[in-house]
Amino acid sequence: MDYKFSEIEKKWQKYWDDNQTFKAGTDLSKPKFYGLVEFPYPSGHGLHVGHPRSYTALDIVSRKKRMQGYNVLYPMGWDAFGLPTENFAIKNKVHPKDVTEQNIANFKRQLKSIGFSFDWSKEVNTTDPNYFKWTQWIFLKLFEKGLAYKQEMPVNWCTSCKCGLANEEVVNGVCERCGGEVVQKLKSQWMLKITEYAQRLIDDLDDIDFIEKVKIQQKNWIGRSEGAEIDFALTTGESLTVYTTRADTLFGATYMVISPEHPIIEKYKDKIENLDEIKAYQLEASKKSDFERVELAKDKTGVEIKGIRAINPVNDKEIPIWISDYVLMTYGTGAIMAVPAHDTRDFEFAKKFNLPIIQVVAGDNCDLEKEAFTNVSEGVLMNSGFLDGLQVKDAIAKMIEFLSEKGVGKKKVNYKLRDWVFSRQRYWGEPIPLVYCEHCGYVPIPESELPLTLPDVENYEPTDDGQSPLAKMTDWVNTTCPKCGAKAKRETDTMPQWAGSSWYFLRYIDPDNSDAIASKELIDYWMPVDWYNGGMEHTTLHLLYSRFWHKFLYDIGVVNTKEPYAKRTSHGMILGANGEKMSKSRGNVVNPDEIVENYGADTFRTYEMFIGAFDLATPWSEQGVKGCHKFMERVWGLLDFVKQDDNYSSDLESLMHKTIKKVSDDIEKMKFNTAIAALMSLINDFYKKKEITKGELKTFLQLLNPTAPHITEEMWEIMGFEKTIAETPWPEFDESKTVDAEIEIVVQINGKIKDKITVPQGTSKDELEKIGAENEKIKALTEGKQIVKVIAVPNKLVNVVVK
RNA sequence: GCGGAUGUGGCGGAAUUGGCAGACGCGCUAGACUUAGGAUCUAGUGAUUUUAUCGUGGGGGUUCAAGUCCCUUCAUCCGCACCA
Repeated sequence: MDYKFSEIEKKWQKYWDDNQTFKAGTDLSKPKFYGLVEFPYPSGHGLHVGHPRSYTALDIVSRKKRMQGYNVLYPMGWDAFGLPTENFAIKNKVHPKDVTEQNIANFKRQLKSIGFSFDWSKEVNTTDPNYFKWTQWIFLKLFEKGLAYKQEMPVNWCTSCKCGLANEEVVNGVCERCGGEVVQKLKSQWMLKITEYAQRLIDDLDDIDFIEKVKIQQKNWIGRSEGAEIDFALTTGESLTVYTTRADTLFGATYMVISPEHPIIEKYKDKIENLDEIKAYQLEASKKSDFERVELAKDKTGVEIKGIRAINPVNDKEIPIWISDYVLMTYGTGAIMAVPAHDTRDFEFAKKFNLPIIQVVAGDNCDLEKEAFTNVSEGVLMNSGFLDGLQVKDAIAKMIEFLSEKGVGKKKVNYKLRDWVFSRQRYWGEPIPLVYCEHCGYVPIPESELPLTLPDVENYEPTDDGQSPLAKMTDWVNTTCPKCGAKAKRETDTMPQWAGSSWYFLRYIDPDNSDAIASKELIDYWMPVDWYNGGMEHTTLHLLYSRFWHKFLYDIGVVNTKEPYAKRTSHGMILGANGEKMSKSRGNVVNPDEIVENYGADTFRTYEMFIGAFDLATPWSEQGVKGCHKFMERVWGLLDFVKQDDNYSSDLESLMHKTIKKVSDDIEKMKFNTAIAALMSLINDFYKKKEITKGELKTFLQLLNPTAPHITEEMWEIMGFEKTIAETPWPEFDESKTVDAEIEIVVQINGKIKDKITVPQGTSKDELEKIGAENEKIKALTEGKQIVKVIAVPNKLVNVVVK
């Protein structure tokens, strides 16, 4: 009988659909498992072979959990707002809604063809008004609690298109579309105070099971540092505050540097003697993003501000103030005290502009001719008056104490994390549900008016002055103030794509609820997400944003858990066959449809899991796909030599138990490749014997079912086993039968293998030492040499050390 | 630049976390079957000067024992806040 994968797969996909096999149960007394994968952005390119890597992995876990008796929720949806759809709409004069609809239909068809056990009754779509009603509702709550505010922020501004650009649309400093020059322009933007949650976002990582590198990356991104704010008096009579983590080096501060955007320039413009030069420098700096400014840090630029000087509070010395773009307005206070002897960037700057370098920390390996001395752990203070002789750590504390007493400094915790720029001047996003009234300021629209839907516009391009295309819809924009009834205007900015994805896991729980995000009872049952898998590239933005929103929802009593995700894992990228990232321009893109069509979904799923270590990047290989297809053929071929015996055959009994154990453990540890290898190895044994008992086949099919669900269902049916395989319990193993009675032990001399012996399981250390020393081969080889010692490790080896 | 990772046969990768390096798969070689083979089956397959020696990006170290731990160095990949 041929393996007709196409027929088999269609048959079972229809069966699952018709029977709603994978619909989450309503029995809330059962133990639950909520598996989550990042929902895709339905792009026009269709599904990428990278998507199914994550989806198959948690599909396997979810299918196994169902077999283990859990009530499983494994949902899928669409993160459908976004720039590419909008750009496509602009170019082709179609409504983004229509583009989105088509793309979703295509994605859904593709996902179904791979046989994922998603509960499609829970499907969500971030662009559906019934969905974004609640995105807007959350925004209003944030606004109500003072966590949304407006601030002037730099945006990428194309001087020729006259519109704001996403970072991605800026290529080598010019506009991707028209090649025009891009500068940083200040624009008033809605911001969310994620920084208010910074400490909790760090602290609560301790209580959740995220892979370590995700925790580390999040912590570094939040970037907590303990330091001090110090006020430097200015010759204008007022003062300038800096942030530093090295208050101990204050005696070595020989100049100050402020960011080009620092407000004191505007404030003291009358006193600045070289204002033209400063203005010119500011303009240059506006052409660079923060990233470029810091990246190009090796070639420092800057201008001294003439006419104002600062006074070092610790020794009352007058020092110059410079302006330079290596100081960022977005971190600390936008101003620093420069200590060239002990900070690499300050050192480079001082060398370039011949500014004085005063050493205040002594230590070994300190060569100030070459580089700054930044070693904190070894340093001892010098040239620093009352701090001399102290260790850096103690000196910092003493200095802060001194400054506090003088009233010119205090301890300060700082975070690199910046508030979340939440507005976009775009069409294809959730409208921000606020109204601007001249009398009342920004007023939220009443909850009863949610969702605030997008009006139809004629074209989707931003206005000439960079406003959202919504600004042109005067009928929509002009409204009345919900508070005082006067004429008012709607906010025309929309939300970023991140908004809808910051809470989607809650909506899956109860997607049709029109009164709340989801019913309280269901939230209490299903949350938190038990296992969330996604890409490392989402670690610092999406993952942090959604944790922030969830904490906020916890604070206002909507959810019952502090954290949304109990466990987070991550998959590696699938690269093109040439080892490079898959992209249209490189011509190395693999279309999942072709693989499913030519080899079948089961082969595709198996290969995606067998391709390599789950968390590492791996190149695609068509040959590898063929290898997995051959495995499927061999699985199918087992039907040719089934022996009517419900037990395991005696020679394979131990291996069967070991394999159940290995596959079960490996799936939990996401070592899918070795789980499959174990099944391949087992099938080789069946083929060697040209025999498999019914009992062995049953277990084998169950172990393979989560990975290759269609073929295993079909074979299960052909064999006439009870129920469908998905409804059967996961195989059990007997620990005692996984242990071999006899074990092969390696015998070494000085760590080199000389012989192998077989001993009973658990042979003691003493016995092994004896056996090792008396081994014939060893005796012969150690003849005339002195045996220094014998090391024995039970069940592993004996090592004879000789001189 | 900062942060995170990776480096093992011709290729993708295993290695119970310090204890037999190369499981499993691809490719390759030989044989069987066949009118035929880019099908299937069986066997072999790290290198070499093959009783043995060498071998996990390079260099150094710790240890009875290192792919695994430490120091150092090189290369590659991911993220860097308006791509998703």
